[in-house]
Amino acid sequence: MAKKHNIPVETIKRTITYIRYLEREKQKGVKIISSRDITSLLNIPPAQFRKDLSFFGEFGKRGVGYNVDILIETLKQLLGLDRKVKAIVVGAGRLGTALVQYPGFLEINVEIIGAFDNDSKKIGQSIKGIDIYDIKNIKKFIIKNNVKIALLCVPSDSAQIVANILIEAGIKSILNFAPVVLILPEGINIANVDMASEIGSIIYRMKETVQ
Amino acid sequence: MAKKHNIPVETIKRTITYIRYLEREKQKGVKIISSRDITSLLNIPPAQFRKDLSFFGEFGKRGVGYNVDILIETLKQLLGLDRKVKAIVVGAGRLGTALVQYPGFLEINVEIIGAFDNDSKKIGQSIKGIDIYDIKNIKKFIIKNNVKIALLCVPSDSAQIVANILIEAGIKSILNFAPVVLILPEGINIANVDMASEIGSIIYRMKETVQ
DNA sequence: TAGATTGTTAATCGATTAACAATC
DNA sequence: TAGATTGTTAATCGATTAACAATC
Repeated sequence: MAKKHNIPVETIKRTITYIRYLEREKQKGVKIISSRDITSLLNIPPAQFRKDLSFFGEFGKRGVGYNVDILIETLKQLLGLDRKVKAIVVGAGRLGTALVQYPGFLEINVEIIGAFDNDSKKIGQSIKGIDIYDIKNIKKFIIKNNVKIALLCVPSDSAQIVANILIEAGIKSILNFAPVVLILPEGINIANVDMASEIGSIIYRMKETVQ
Repeated sequence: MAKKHNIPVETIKRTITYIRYLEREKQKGVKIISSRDITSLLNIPPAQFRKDLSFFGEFGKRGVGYNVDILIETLKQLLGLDRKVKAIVVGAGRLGTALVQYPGFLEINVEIIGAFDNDSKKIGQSIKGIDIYDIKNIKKFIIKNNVKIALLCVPSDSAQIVANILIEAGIKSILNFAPVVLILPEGINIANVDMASEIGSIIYRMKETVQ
C-alpha cells in the first residue's frame, strides 16, 4: 500500500544513495537485484532497505527481487528527481565556484544556472559557462527563471542577511554552507552542510579510539 | 559526575556549534550565559543543551548559568580541539583547493598542511601557501608530519582506491566528499559529506510542502 | 530568603533491526 | 513443489523532550 508523508529525512537521503548505486549496477548490466545484494554494497542491513522502500510503496517481487530499471525510475519520480531542477549559487568564492561544477549535482538532475556575488571583480566573469551576476539583480533572475533553490556560500557574517534577501526574492530552499544557524520563516526548507563540525566529530572519535 | 564514551554523534556535532556560538558571545563581552539564552540563538530546546553537556560533566552554576570562558575552554579540551590538528587534502580539484582555505576549519583549530594530486600540471603549484604534492610521496609526508586526517576530494571512480592508499600510508580518519560508500577496515573513522543527497532531500521536502 | 537555573530522571517519540508470514 | 525474497509487524534501541528536585 502506497503511503506518504512523515518519511524520515534519513530514509530520503538513503534513497538517493540507492538511486546512485542502482544506476551503477544498471551500467554493469544488472537487471534484477535483491535487497541483500544492494545493501552489501552500502554496508547497511537489508531490512533497512526494504523498510525504507515501504514508505513509498511496494516495488519488488517476492522470491525474486527488484527490477533495476523500474526501481530507478520510480524512486526518482517519487523524490522529484526525474526532471531537471534549477539552482543558483550565492557567493562566488572558492567554495561557491567549486559547487558550480560539482558533478554530483548533475547525477541527480540538479543544474546550477547562475552564480551571484557583490564583488565587482567577480561580477561578469564565468565558470564553465555559468555567469557570475550582481546580487542586486537576483530577484529579477529568480522570478524570470523560476528558481526555488539556492546554495549559500557567503562568509558567516553575511549569511543571515543574504538568506533574508534570497527569501525576499522568492527562494524556497537553502543549502547552507556557512557555519551559522539561520533563522528562517515557516515554510522555507533548509539543510546545512557543516564541514567543520563533521571534521570536529572525527577528531573526537579519533581521540576516543586511540586512547 | 563526568561520564565518558557512548556520546551520541549528534551531541558531538552540536557541541561544536555550541563552541562556535560561545566564542561569538565571548567576542561581544558576554561572561555568563544560560541554557535558555544560548539555545535561543540555535533554535533548539534548552533541555537539549543541558542534556548534551551532561554527557561530558557538570559545568554550570544553578540559578546562575555558565561561565562562557571556562565553558569554551573545557569543551574544546574535551573534544580535542584545544590544540592544532593537522590534516591534508587529497585531490586538488576545485573542491579540494576550496577546502585548503576554508575558514571554518581554522575556527576549530584544524590546519591543512598540504594537498596531494596525481596530475603533473597541479603538482608543484600552491594555494595560499599550501603546496600541492605528488600523491606518490604521500606516505613519507604522512609519517614525517604525523598526519592522521585526510579530506578526500577525488572523483567517485577513484575514491575507494585512494582511500586504500591513505590507510596504507597511516591515515586514521577520512572526511569523504565523494558520493560513494567507502569500505574501510575496523578502527578507521569516516564521515561523509554528501552534498547531492542533502540537496536531494531538500527537493523532496519542497515537493511535499508545495503540493 | 525567594527566584532562577542547573543537572538528571522519567516519559515520549522515532528510528533501526529482527523475525516471519505472504507469495513469487 | 521447494527455495528464495519480499513487505510488514513487533521488538529493540537510542535520542529528544518534559518535568522537577537540587542548589546557587
